[in-house]
Amino acid sequence: MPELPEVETVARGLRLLLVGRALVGVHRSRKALRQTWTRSWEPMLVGRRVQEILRRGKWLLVGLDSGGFLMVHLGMTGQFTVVAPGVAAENHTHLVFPLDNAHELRFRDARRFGSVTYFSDRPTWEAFLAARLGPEPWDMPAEEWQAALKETKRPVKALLMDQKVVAGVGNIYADEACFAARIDPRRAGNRLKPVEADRLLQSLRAVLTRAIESGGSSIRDYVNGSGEPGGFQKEFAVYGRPGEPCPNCERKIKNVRIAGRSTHYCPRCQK
DNA sequence: CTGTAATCCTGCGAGC
DNA sequence: TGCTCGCAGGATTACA
Repeated sequence: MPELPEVETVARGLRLLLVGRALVGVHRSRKALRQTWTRSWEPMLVGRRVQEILRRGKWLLVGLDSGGFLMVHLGMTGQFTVVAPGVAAENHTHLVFPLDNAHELRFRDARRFGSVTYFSDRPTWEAFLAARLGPEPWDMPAEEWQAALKETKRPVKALLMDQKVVAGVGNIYADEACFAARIDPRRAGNRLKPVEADRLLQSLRAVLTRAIESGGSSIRDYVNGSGEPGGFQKEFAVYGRPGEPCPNCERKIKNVRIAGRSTHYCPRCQK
């Protein structure tokens, strides 16, 4: 569920709530996450102070004063929040880290597509992510983006969502970026002109920036580090609005399936 | 090699 | 009102 803007919003919130705090314990549920929690990690965490919060693509990193890191992925329904003392744990809470200020850091995930993993040092997680992620959208050189499009017949929607091509984009923002760039998401990458490729990358950055400014998008599960929803869902132009009028030309928004994902676009504005 | 489907899991809304 | 079905922000694997 959460894409780059949501994970970035969580990172920013946790920076205020978590940096400087110490983890004073670990509690976990019995249910397995995508990556199984290992008990031998626990002694490495307890007593450690949080030094920094980082984001890379849709991954979140909690840096500890030992040099170790917790790496978190929210999957589709993950929530990573700091909760005030005395608030009862909601269902599907899989990890609880009591803090030195009586608050709790909690990981909650109904569908359990998310994960929380411990890395003993920075180079290890950097290598893990480097093998899976392309550049951040703002670090993507225009030439590299053009080249990535040119070498494949895959639809641009699939390219946008491929984490190895560009990191952090998921189903919502791929659709919104295509709309903003007036590009049909079904078009093959190698059919895009360089100008169009540039426009798509610029539009992607603009959409992501606006979404971050709105605190991300909450459809049903997403909340920030304080447990509050985002507001960008009110600004969707096409995502989740099949049959509704295009905000630009009033034409009915279409819904098709691309690379297995529900895709929304305006048949008149997007060519 | 390239690209698309199936899979993991729970919850919810649409439709009957 | 109650039930079933299909679908949901993701990443990985297994197959065509």
